[in-house]
Amino acid sequence: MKKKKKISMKDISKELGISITTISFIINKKAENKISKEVIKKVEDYIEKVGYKPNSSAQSLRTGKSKTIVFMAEDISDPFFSAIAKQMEEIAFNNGYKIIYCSTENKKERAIELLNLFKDRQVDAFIITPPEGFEDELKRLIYEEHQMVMVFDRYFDSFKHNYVVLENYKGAEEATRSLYSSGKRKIAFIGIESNLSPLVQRLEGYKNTMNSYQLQEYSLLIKFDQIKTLEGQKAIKNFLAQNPEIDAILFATNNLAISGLRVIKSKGLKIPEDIAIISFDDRDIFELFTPPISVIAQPVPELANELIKGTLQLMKTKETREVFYQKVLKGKLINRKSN
Amino acid sequence: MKKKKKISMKDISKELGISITTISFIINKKAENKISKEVIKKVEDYIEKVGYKPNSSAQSLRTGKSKTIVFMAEDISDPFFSAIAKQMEEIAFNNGYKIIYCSTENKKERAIELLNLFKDRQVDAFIITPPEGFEDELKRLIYEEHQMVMVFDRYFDSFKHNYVVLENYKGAEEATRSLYSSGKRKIAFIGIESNLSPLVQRLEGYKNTMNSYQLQEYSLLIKFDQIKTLEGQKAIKNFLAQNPEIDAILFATNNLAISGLRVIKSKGLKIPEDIAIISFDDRDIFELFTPPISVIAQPVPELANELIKGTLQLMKTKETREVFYQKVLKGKLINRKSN
DNA sequence: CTGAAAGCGCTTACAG
DNA sequence: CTGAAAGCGCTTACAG
Repeated sequence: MKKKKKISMKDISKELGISITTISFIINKKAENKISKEVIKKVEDYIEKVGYKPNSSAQSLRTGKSKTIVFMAEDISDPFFSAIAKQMEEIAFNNGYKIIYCSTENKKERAIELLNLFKDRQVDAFIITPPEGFEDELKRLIYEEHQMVMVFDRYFDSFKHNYVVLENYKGAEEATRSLYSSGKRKIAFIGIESNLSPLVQRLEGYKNTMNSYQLQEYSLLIKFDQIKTLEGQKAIKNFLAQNPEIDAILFATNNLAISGLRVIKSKGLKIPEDIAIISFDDRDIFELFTPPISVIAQPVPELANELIKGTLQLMKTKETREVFYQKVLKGKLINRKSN
Repeated sequence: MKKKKKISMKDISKELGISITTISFIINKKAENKISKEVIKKVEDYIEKVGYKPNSSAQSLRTGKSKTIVFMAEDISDPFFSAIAKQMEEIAFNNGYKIIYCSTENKKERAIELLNLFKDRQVDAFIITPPEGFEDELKRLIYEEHQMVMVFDRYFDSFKHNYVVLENYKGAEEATRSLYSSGKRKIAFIGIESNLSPLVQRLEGYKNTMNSYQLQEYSLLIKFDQIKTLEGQKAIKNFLAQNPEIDAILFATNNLAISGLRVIKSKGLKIPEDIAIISFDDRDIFELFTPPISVIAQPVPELANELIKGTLQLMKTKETREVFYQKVLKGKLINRKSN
């Protein structure tokens, strides 16, 4: 097998005696009724035969489009985000796009830094999970720098933008009701100190439901960077110690639930007899836990699909500032053995 | 805030009255003793001030380098691979590289397909987790297409190549010994039907250790695509039923262990009294399991580091075919409560 | 120590 | 229906 030199349009042009222009038109499907059937066939066959692929750098340079999308996740190694990423990658690739991933760790500073790094490389679109306090930056990015951005998992009310998110309020409502119908009355909510939409909506959903039952609320809000730490666990432990009557907990995120589960395990509490549990977000860990934990699962395939299809679609409709893509998907309560 | 048009070298050249050549040299640190200090400073200050970033498409087109690395993982949504990916991404980015991810699902056909898609786009290097039967393709990629490739997690003996892998034999040996020293004598190995190096080495490590103790071997090898399925669980269940004396199991991968754990749980076996467990690869699920499962953990940060640093380094030493980067890192036995 | 100029491989307005 | 030519923003061999 000989090493084949990379072939260019010029080579094809020479070989076939057809101008580069014509070849370019054919490749980019701009042939339409401009070019004769025979020429099209001739060129396409030849391209197929030699396996020609256009040089994407040259295309980018010429068109100003890089066929690149940046996915700024909260944490790309988190099972939720990596599952989303995997599904998007495939669809994106089939549409000729590549995706670059990065993680904000939910830190505003890091997100800004990342943004600056990417802004000047040619990026066609951003899919962003904005961290706390990123509202103004996001607004600028969209309305002043005129970047194509799709917001994921959370959104802001103060300005219009594209997003795809979960129906968080309803999810929390459904979970709380489910706990109630299991006979629990001292239902607690353990969430995160945050203004991010999913977090406030989950809390709201819980609160309003408790209110409708005229039941007392118990809620604990943990700082974001304490979720996975011993401090976080301590906070949960204290909360439980101070409110020993609590007989059910709705956890606002899976990481929160994992910390909570550690505490509950160490206290020797029985699930669901002593304390019933429902958590947002599914993970294989919940299914394997003893007993299996009930969850509000996010529809990962649908989410990924909307996200990438949506941004692909928006990029096609170019500068039409009026087109907004806003999707709110339903979560699914999966009843296992913990509630 | 006004929208600033993207600035190019020509703009800088005009503004400063310095030729593009000089500016290019300065930006690419090829200034050295060719350009006067003052000019360098003047240019650098200006670049800093206006926040100029070179157009990477133009650079790619000109140099033939895309500053892109493809990471072909077995499954990028698997916690092990996504953790590796996250760490590599950061280092790569700081070195001016972007990484494109994809998943082979351990299927040869898919890997070939992926490779063809990438080959003609300019990619500077591949980091590949080769699936079963990919040996010839890999060899061709390296020796005939002269691509820069770093192999991860597994390697082949039949030709020389760069790789970073775990010391699998030693890990299996250590795990088996540990099970033995807990008093277990009917120690089983549950692995995967595969010629991939880690899988055969783990089996070897187990076998030889058992042999050195003059103990009977019990091994079950499951088909790769059955690992996470009910068939896989059924195979394990049968294996255990046919060999009721088994009092310990070494699982060759975490997914295998998860399937095994389901079976053990459903059979009501007590860990470690009835049956002791050690699994390869750590996952948070093992720590939270009841009881916490002991594992041979892979050193993820070191692995990611070697992987990306290694390929960065190899790319610098360019065409020097003699340079091989081969690293074998030690796993760590973490004793929890299952052995 | 510095610069003019060619050229990487495309796309696209323009001309015929 | 088809083609010649400009130009995207760089890098680098060459000349001075």
